[in-house]
Amino acid sequence: MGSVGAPVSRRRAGRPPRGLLSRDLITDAALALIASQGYEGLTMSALAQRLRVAPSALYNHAESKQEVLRWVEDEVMAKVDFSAFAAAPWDEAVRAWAWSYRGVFAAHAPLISVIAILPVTGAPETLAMYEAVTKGFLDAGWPADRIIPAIVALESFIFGSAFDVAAPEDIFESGSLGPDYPLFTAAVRRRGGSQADSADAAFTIGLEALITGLKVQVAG
Amino acid sequence: MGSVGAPVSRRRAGRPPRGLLSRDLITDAALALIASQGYEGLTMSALAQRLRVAPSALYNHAESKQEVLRWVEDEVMAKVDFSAFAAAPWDEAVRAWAWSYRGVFAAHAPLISVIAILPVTGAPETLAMYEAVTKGFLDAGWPADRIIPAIVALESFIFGSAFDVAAPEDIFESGSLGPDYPLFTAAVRRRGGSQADSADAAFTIGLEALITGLKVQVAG
DNA sequence: CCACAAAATGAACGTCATTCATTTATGAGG
DNA sequence: CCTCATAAATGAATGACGTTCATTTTGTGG
Repeated sequence: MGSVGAPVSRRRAGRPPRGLLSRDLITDAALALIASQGYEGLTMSALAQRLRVAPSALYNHAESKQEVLRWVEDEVMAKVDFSAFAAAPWDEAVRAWAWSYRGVFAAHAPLISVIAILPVTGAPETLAMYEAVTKGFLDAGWPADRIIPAIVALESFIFGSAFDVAAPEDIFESGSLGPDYPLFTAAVRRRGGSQADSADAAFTIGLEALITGLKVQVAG
Repeated sequence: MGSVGAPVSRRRAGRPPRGLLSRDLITDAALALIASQGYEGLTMSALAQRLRVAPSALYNHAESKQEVLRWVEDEVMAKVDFSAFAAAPWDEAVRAWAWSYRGVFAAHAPLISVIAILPVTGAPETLAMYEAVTKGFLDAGWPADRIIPAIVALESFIFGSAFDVAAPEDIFESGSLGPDYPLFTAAVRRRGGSQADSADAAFTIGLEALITGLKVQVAG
């Protein structure tokens, strides 16, 4: 009881017999930390603690926290399933890919604003996805010069929709101001179900509209 | 030359004869700071300095930096032009509103992830916009239960596209890995013009597709 | 075997948001 | 006119966080 706490068997300074850190170990620990504590919990100290290491040790392997985040992004991006582009028809493949994409980033919203403007240079997982998607568009008869803009448009919608998944239940409650905005308030009431249902409904509507509209454009 | 610097006529402690701060003064200073230094430049110290005040003085008026950010959001949201919904036909109004919306938030990307999940309660500017947009949809013959999901879908696309505006020129350069992803690399080359042009092209394609697709849905 | 690079510790630092004791002015009520 | 609670400022302090650096220890290539 009077214990000062288990001394945590502190390591003394100096290079350890076998390396304690690596890019993979750090990335895995970061993902585990994010899963349990969210992105606010991802601090260099917390990361070090989980790895049983002093914070400064991380800087022998990563340039900065930014770099750790880039590793995480790679890892996250690899979770997006684009396999449907290999076999399924275009619209079905777009649908499957978009749902997977949105699902992955709904759990990693803080990455969106970074990923959305991050060059793909040196991100093989991301490039592999784009290659497969491009091939799917080409196979469906899309003219080469329209493919990238169409992908960008779809991604924009997907990123925006991923935010929506995390929105609170009452995001559209106008509260005491309600009576001043009767049409909007009434429209909100017409939309039943949970927030998850609402987000799914909006995503379905938007995605199907995009698919339809893009088809029309490419046929025209 | 040997000057220690103009002593900046420091104010002595104690309540000043006339108030130096207010919600409006703080909000305006924050917007000016963002305009000149970007969002990284928006620190409580910088804000205080611009207002010729000690940082702690801000806390007599704002609960936290978060609250200052909420004031900024209100102000930014008010810049979105939704006037077309009062007169123009539905598709034209959606187009005008969406372009304005994207333009405003392209300059305030760091707000997007916050605004996207911020309840509208107590944000009159935002509510006024939703009311006008809802009315536009109703006047165009939209069924009440489909309006909110459609607006959410459009907003998701707009938010995602706003990020894209700030993306660097070389965002799709695959670099030395290029040969491994030939179809994608070729497609990227087909898309000429500046980044601004590319972002505009993708936004046009996506927005027109959404408008077309939504029209089809509501007609069906 | 030796010199040098790699990888750890622990003690700093600078920046930020935020809190608090203190000081001074305002304005409402007697 | 006085009083006193309250509003609004200063300036010092705090604690979190990312990051740097001197130091120590170990592994490794010549």
